[in-house]
Amino acid sequence: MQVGDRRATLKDVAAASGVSPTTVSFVLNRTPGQTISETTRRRVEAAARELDYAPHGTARALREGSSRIVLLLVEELGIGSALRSFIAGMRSELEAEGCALVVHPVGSTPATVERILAGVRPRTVLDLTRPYSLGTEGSDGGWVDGMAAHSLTQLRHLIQAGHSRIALAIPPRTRQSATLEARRGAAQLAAARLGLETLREVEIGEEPAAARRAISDLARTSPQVTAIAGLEDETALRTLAAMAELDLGAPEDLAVIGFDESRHSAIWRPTLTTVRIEAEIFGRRAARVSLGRDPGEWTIPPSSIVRRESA
Amino acid sequence: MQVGDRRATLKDVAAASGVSPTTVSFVLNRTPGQTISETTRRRVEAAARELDYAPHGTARALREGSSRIVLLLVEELGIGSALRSFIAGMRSELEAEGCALVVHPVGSTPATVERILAGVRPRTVLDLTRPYSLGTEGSDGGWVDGMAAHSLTQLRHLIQAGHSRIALAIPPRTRQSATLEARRGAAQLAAARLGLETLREVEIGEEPAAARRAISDLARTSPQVTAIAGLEDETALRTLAAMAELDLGAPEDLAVIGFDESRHSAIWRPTLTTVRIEAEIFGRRAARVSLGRDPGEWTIPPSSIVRRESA
DNA sequence: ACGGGCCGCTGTATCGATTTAGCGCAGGAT
DNA sequence: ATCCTGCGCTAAATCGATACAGCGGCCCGT
Repeated sequence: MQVGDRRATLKDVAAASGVSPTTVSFVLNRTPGQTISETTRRRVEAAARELDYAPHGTARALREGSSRIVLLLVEELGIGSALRSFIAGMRSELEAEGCALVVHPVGSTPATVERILAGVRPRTVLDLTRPYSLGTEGSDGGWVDGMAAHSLTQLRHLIQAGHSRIALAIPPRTRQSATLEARRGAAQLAAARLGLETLREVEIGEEPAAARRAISDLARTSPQVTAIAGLEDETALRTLAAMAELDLGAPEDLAVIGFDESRHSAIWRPTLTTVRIEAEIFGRRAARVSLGRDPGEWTIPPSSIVRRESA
Repeated sequence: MQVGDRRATLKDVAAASGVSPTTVSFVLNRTPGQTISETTRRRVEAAARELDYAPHGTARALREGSSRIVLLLVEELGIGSALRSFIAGMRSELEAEGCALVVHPVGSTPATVERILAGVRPRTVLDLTRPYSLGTEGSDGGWVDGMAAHSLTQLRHLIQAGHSRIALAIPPRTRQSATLEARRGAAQLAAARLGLETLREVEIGEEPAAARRAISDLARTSPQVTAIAGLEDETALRTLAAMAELDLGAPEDLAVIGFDESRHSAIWRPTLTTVRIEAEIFGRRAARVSLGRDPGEWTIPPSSIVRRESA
């Protein structure tokens, strides 16, 4: 299985099959423009299998100029479900192309990211935490824009439930990212398209007291607002928490809807109505884009309302 | 700043400072056992700065046998606060040693991890998701055992509040990991040390109905139980949710305490009393262990009760 | 006066894979 | 008979950094 105590190299496979390393490389990579006899090919493949040969990623990366790693930088995991499916899609597409996906959560430290880049030399980096810039556009396979498209789904549900004055609950400025910023814009765009006036934005931060104040301000200054759309589930849940402390019920006093179903949405009291997004296709697209392939058709992936108590 | 359109290499620095690449390497790495004249050293350093030279991680990794990356595999992020501080500690310690930390959340796919290992060739891999094995012991800088130690803090709080019959809420078997399994054992150990009988374990899964059943079973078959300790905040919150649906209040009917403060614990209704753990020192230790350094003194990091409504 | 050792530095091999140039041979075209 | 082409394969260079052996020159001890 192994040569000495180390992993088998190309050279070992070459020695075992009685050809040169070059030939082994040609065989295993199916290098186009190279003709290899059937018998040789089989001998090499057998030897590679026998020795359990796996290409040495680092050596390859040195030669090729970059590793076959794609680095995905995210803020955090465990929040929404869409990111999970995005990652799953991206991963499976990348693996089919011989690449691996590394997901790294960033605590907003550019210097640290630099270090990782220097050490890994990824083929591509997809940074979902960066402010939305022209450079990134499209390179995320539609993640940012695609997520935003589902604001329509979210608002439409509220409208169908009879609401026409709607506020938008947004996370604190400290958590800004490409995804959130674009989604905020998209929510306003969706509102306009649905004939609503500009949504009043309510910042719901980590601090319970501040959140409470934001909600009571809203109730006082805009009593005609009957529903709140959260930019993400987390924000919607904080909204519900603040409302509960103000003795406001959902949906009676204010309907609340989340976005991008989180694990807590089902067990909160009241349970949170939200939007579930299957982002796998965006993940696949992002993978193809990052490898320079044709992204294929633009499709908005299925999104659906998870109907619960709060709206 | 750059040579051509590519990043400067050692050779470029050598050419710019009129010495050999070997010398440049000696200077920049402060290779022990090599004497370099002060003037040469300065010339080389100046050239390196001038050209904005940064070592090529891949080339180095090829030569050294592994990259200067340490890979930390976790289940998910955004759950507890201890993991965050653990990562911060590990990161800063590693960076001081010229290494970078990559944190990758695993969706339980060993084949995918294999791909990453082949592509990155990390110096070390620290897998917190793996079942606790002898091989891992200690390599986590005390993470697993250290976390477990705080079960004492948790149970002691309940005892001080007058409880003596305590149940342990555990996550579903599907989420088992080194951390959770060790913590479960440690909770029982802590119970024994505090003179409690073996804690009855209640599995609180993702499914609300099942969780409800588990709680009502507990109430029916062990009415003497007056408090529940959660193996993690997530589990404790699910417990509170199930209790609320059964019209059981915390702490009146059953006191509930969490473990490893999560972001939701403060905004749940009722707010969750829990244990906050500063795991940064474990992160530092884990970093040192993974680089083969002396881990230093074993210290139990500070943990404290975050006293809220539920217990 | 001669051997040994240290200083300050260089040349070269090496890590493992890929790529380019090219070699010997067979078969077909001219 | 000669030239050309394509097949099947190999030798050597390359990617960038590091490790090891070693080279001249100088100083020191005996």
